[in-house]
Amino acid sequence: MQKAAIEKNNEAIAAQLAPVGRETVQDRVYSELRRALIGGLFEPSQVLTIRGLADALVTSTMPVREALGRLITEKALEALPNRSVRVPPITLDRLDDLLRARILIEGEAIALAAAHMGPRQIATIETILAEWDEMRALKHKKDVDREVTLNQSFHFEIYRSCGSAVLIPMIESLWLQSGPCIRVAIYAFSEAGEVDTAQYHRRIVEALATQDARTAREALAADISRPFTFLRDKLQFAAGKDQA
Amino acid sequence: MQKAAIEKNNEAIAAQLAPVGRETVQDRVYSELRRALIGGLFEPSQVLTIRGLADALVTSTMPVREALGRLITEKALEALPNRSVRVPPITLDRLDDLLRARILIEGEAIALAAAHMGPRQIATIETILAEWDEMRALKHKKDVDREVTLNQSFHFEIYRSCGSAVLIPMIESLWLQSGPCIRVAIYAFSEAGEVDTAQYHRRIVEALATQDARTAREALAADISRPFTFLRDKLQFAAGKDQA
DNA sequence: TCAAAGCAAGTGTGATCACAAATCAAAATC
DNA sequence: GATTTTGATTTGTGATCACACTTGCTTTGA
Repeated sequence: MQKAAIEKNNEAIAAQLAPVGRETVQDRVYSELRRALIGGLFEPSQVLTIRGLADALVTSTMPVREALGRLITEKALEALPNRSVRVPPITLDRLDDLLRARILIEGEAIALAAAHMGPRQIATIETILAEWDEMRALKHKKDVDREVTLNQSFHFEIYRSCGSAVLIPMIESLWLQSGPCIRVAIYAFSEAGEVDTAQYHRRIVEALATQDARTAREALAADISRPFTFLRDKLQFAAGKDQA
Repeated sequence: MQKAAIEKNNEAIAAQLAPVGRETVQDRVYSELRRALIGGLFEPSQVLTIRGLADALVTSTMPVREALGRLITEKALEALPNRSVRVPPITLDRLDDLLRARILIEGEAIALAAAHMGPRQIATIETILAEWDEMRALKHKKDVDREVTLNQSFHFEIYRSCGSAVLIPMIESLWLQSGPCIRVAIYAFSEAGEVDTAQYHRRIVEALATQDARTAREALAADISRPFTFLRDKLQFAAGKDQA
């Protein structure tokens, strides 16, 4: 058999086959916990145990403990002096801190993205916007999970275009940290008959389409701020009621 | 025995004793690797093995693998598809990316710190400056390790005053990522008979003392940029020579 | 009746082992 | 002599176990 022929055959096969990848159990656990955190499936202050999660995810403790360790270093979870780990609780200071950091970094990312996005990328985020409208039109009952997912897709599709391998992981870390808080806000939004989020997103798309970095940054800041200020007022009200 | 008397005795003991703490092996390994990384003890592109590090640190593989996992999530190390881990290599793009992120985030931190720092904090960083001068005056041969340490103390003493529990870990992550690069630059600086770093630091202190956030931010940007642009030129020159 | 001591279940940490994949070098093949 | 194959060694991953610490409850003692 000639080696050239074999080589050619291999290439032909390679073109057909998708790389199967070799995701470890640990990676799956990590992704799953991230998803749960960003989606707000865990409540702030909730304590997580290694064996409990291992049972829930049907694996041994090994991958879970490593995944928890990773989440702790990116401040998505918090290690108590007892050595137990919990979802960080919400405080007013932390809320302000997170918001400021998100506006700073995601603002920079979108400003960079404004210069890098082509018609191709704009079309992609417009698709997400259309999906959102569709969802809102069809079903009267709120699908918070889907809202969270679409919102995430919208934002990260933009951030991916910023071309910075350093900023994106930081933004992911910030979402991980604000996830548990935001979920509370989104629920409250839905109940309060929220102003349409799509409106804010449309302003962002318009700015990006015209490569107007400054306007995009401002529109994004407004979009991000909404749930935070909402939650902030709610907490402040609750605190005031406690005092009385 | 009256419980009041016992209580009082306990308090007396507590006042004398320092809390012993309960640092895990994993934490020590993690800190040690961080120190090595920020200090630039590992070279870019260097591959690290779990068993190798475990032997060097005289522990089992368990704490090392968890520490490595944590460092990978904060992008201080890189997981290859082979499942081996290495120190991320230097590229021009990555250098620019890191510099931009550092100016953005550390700039914000120092601007916040400018408003928060009292005479107490100013005095602390002036002490560090004095130590620097002393070191430069006394010894002619360069002590790069000490330079790195003092530089780190100076910057983080400032950042600690910014009052943001969100920004500081991000800055630490950025230092972790740029550590292996910077070391190379500092060495080169020392050989090239560098312009005195203390000069840049003094400008920062002056701005902070007068609570001039804008000037502090600019002075910091200049300080941070130096090693990066230096390294950038060096790399570009090397790349040009490769082509020829 | 109440607080302190004691006990038992649960939890995180580290060590060790088994296994699969990768790597490198020597040997076999053309 | 160059390339492929084979085999031994190394490496990361996951499971399991032993141990120490915490926690919550029961029991004991005043």
